[in-house]
Amino acid sequence: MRVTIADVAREAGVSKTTVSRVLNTGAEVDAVTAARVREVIGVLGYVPSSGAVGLARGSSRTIGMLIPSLTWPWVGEVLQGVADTVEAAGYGLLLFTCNRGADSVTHFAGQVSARAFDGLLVVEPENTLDTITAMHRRGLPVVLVDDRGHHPEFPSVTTTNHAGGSSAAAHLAASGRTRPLVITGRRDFGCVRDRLAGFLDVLPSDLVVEGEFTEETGRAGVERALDGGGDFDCVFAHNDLIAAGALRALRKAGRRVPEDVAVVGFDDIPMARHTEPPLTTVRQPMRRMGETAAGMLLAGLAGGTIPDEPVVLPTELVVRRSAPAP
Amino acid sequence: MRVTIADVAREAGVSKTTVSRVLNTGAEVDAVTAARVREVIGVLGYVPSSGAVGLARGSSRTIGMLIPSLTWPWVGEVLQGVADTVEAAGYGLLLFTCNRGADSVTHFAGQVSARAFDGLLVVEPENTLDTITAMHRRGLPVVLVDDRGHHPEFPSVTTTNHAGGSSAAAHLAASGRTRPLVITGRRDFGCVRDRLAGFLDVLPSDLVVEGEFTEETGRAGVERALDGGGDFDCVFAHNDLIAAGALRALRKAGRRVPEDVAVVGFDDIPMARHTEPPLTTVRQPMRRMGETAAGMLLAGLAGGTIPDEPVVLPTELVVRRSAPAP
DNA sequence: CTGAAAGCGCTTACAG
DNA sequence: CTGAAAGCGCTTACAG
Repeated sequence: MRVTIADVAREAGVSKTTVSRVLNTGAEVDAVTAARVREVIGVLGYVPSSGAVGLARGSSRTIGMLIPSLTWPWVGEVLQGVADTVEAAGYGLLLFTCNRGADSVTHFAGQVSARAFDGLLVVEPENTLDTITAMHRRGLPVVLVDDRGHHPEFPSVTTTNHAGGSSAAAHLAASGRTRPLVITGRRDFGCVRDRLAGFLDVLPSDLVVEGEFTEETGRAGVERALDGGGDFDCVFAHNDLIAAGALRALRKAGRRVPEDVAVVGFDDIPMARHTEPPLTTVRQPMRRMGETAAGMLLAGLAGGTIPDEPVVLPTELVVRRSAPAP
Repeated sequence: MRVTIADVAREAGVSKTTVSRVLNTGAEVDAVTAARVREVIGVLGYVPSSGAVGLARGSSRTIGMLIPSLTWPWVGEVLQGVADTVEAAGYGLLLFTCNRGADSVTHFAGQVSARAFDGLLVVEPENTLDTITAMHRRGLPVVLVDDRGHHPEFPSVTTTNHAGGSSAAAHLAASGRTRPLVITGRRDFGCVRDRLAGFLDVLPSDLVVEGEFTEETGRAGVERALDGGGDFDCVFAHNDLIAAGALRALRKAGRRVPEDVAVVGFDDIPMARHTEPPLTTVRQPMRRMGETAAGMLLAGLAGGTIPDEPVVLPTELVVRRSAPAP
């Protein structure tokens, strides 16, 4: 049988109120009494039922996290950062996906209405932004991880995409490259616009092609540029998957990397060190983004204020063989 | 203000009992009354509080999942399979890690005692096996994903590791390879012993080295074999990270893959298609493992019986350039 | 077919 | 410093 607060109270010869106080505030309880209660709690192995506590207190000590897909190459790091932070605060972490489309969203919305969690972390919302905005307006605390520049009305954490683009350009320029091919993700993402602007500020280019954040885009981008007689001595890919596709297409075309063409990616996903040659890339601190976002949300739940301005974490150029140091 | 079952009852002119019945069993309620109640529920946008339901019913409609680390390359797939299945059943998914060591385990154990979830999915428990065994004995339903051959006392889902090893050997043998170097993971993992036995059954070898499931092991394994004058024409790596390290070491030593040495890995993590050359590997159906384990647990919670024997999913050889078809 | 009442296991004014 | 009682929002015998 489950041991309840009533068992502890009886055993310790006090009221449930007193047990509860020892458990929570700790204040206003006689030291001796408190010690006895704690003793009994230990002996009985009593742990308060989270369901009951939640009901009585009106909060669940759980935060929700919504991630469109769990199989993106960098979600593991974000998730780990979030999990560590949430866990250290004694909170639970409830995970949601949009993988099953409308059904997923319905399920998710239901859990929100059911008050299954106190606050929400969202990674790159795309189709769900409206839903989430509505929830936020009804009072659900929300923090975004990488808003993709949609600049919605809630707090978020992003990275220095502009500076990241510039650092890629500066690195390439320093090693004497002058004619870049730039392959971007979808232009309606703020991060894409920022990375591009940052790059072009330092190293102008008239070879800019737009695509998706996929390997196929990288492959096609390079092939088309070569077919068009494109004259480029380096590639700035807007993420590492694009860069991997570019590497492949270059090898197939007989262009040596980095001798003929240097390549720089963005993200530093685990794969980046396994391409041939290993990828020079602009690293985004995914784990720290997760930690930071979770920390902000927890601070907000604890009654603190969450910063209105996006929190911006620094990117960092990681130099590997695809674009070596000058 | 939150709308409760009392609001619905009042508005519909019935008792809370009736509303509850409409919501749950649906039985024993007059069709007209039920329709009216449903109407009111819709208008008011009523959703039962999961906390209250859980308390009253003694279950949380949530399952827990414990993963030592979220950054392993294949956890994304497993997690996605679990999330989809759990979500489709209307359950919540509570995520736990052992990343913070003893603190994590304490936090986790607390949530178990607090009845925060009804059943538990565990991925490759290592240090926590004792804790989990104890919980299971106290009545917590548990299903393991990949028990690493520890053959504990609870249900689990694994893959055909033995057959997978054999398929790698058969493939290499068919393309005329006769002198394999085998680089394994830790021998105390059941999956390692199975993969090795399966391989050796088909293609004997006296060049077997043991290591960890890391790239470094692959690199060191190849280097040492070469230094020792080892005469091998193929490598069977016990996972893809080891294989990636082996590829690197081979390239550095000037051995061509696959001309001089063919390489086969295990797992088929996303990286496998990005190595140079892309990796031939024995694929484990990670997503299906997650789906299957979640399905078993949910079936158990629904009152069904969970199979005692491990559920074994088939591996599949994926042929890429590191070990092409004969 | 329907409802009053007890109960799930806590917390929190309120009173002393 | 301590406790009796109400309340959180549901479900579920029990009685009709």
